Parts: sequence; C-alpha cells; structure tokens
Amino acid sequence: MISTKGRYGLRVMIDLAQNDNGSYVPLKDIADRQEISKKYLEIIVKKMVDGGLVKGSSGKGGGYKLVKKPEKYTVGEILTLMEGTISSVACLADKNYECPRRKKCETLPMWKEFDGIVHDYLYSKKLSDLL
Amino acid sequence: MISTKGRYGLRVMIDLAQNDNGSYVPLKDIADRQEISKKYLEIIVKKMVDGGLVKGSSGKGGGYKLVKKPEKYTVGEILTLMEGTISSVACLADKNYECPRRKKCETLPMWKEFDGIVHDYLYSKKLSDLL
DNA sequence: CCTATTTCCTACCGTGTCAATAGGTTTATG
DNA sequence: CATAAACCTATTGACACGGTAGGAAATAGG
Repeated sequence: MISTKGRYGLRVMIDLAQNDNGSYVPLKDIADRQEISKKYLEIIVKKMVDGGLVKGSSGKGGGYKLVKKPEKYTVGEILTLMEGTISSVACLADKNYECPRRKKCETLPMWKEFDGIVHDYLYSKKLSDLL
Repeated sequence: MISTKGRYGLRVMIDLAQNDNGSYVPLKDIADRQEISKKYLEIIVKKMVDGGLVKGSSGKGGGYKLVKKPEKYTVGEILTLMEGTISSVACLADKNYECPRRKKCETLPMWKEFDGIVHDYLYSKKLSDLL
C-alpha cells in the first residue's frame, strides 16, 4: 500500500510541473492548492530534495522547482524514492537478501512475475502523463 | 507490501493442496514443512477458517483441509482475505469512501488503472498454478 | 473412561512506521 | 533590516507487524 509520502509526493511533483514559470514555487502555495498541511509537506519535499528530484532555494522568493522536464520523470522513480521500495514482498525488496528457502519456494516465481508487472507499469508512466 | 499474513497464508494453502489425501492435515506438519512457527500459523489459519477458505477439525486426527479444489481458488481471494484489502492506495481500498478531491485529483485515474492491473493479475492466478 | 492429540481462544509484548504537529534557525531578497 | 522562505530537530498518539505464552475445548483410539 502506497503511503501518503508517495501519494503526496507525486501530487507535489505534478503541482510543480503545472506551476512552473521558471522561478521557484513556494511550498505554501502548493500546500494551499493541494489542501495538505504545509508542515507535513516539508518532510515530504525534503526527501525529494535529498533524492535529487527537485531543487530548493531558501529566503524570500525561494521555493522549489523541478530539476528536469516532466517527461523525464517516471512515476516509478518518484514512488521508489518516497516509499523506500516498490516491491510487493520483503524477499524482493532488498536486492542483497537471499532467502534460505528460495530454491524450494513455490511462491517466489509468482512474486517475481508480479513485481515485474508492477515495475513495468510504474516506470513506463511519466510525470507528464499526469498533467 | 504484502505482509507475512498474506505470504504465509498462501504457502499454507499450497501445502494443504500438496498434502491433501482426503483427511485433515495437522498444523504441526505444515509448520515443520514450511519452517514457520506453529504458534504464529495458528493466527493465520484461524483467519482462513473464519473466511471460509479452509475447514478445521479439532481433536486427534484433526487438522485442516481445503473446502474446494485448488483450481477454484484465486491468489487474489486468498490475499484479500489475509490482508484486508489489495488496493494500492487508501482512496480505493474502502469502496464507500468518497474523496472530496476526486473530481480534480490528477492521480486518481492512474491509481485506478494500476489497481485494475494488479487485480487482474492476482485474480487470474489460481492456487493450482502454484503447485 | 482415559489419554493423547489437535484446534480454538484470550491475552500480551516490543518494535517500528504512519501521519502529523511544534517551534525554532538559517538563508536570501528587496 | 524586515520579511519570507527553506531547513532542522524533536515529539506525539495511534496502530500494525510479527510474534510468544498459556490454557480450554473437542475428538479419536485404546
């Protein structure tokens, strides 16, 4: 289940794309438009800055802006950053984890196939598709 | 993310299908084969009994058995019972919930499409496909 | 009838995440 | 130098996760 971090994060990205006039968009405006507490959005946008999805600027006239064109972002990369992983099962979330039952596990192949379908959908969907 | 309830539950169903000789399969045997604590499995199988997926019988010679043929179960129905919902976002998990932003929400159509794909995959997958 | 085996039931527990809120500090602009 | 904005740290209450523990009830075989 995608949490508010992922869902709100995606909406912030859309908002930034829709209101991009070259300068920075203040978080207060985004919070008002999206009807989400600005305080809570700070946490979310912080992750996006740290993850390199957006750029922030302090001080008067500051705010946030996208670092690349909307068609260059995939929904998958945004959700992966916000959620930590997008995998549907723990056995596949950590790439280094080797389940001792992986040889005989009857469900693993299905989870892998399922994860593949989810991955394909989310990484083929572009931010620009949502505007 | 599918929790252990869903994952273990699915494995129990597979185990029951594989070891079905007409009589009841004791939980102790399932726990041994699946390398999962029997105590914890009790919680999981209880849900499956309440949900009508399996039938339980107390006393000596008791245990659990499937109530229908493996090809009549879908992975989707098993996971939905164990997880409560299979929806990827809260806005779609509760059928009665009406989001005040649903008219203008730019992400809702995508979530609906995504949920549809997930649903189609999981409900087309049969328990018998995993044996 | 008795005993072993099995499900069934209730309660508890530590840890972590979720969804926020609060209050202050730093940075930049005009 | 005032204002507006991001940035930083801490805290909170509720709840789910992943179990563990101990016993009560049911049932079959000897």
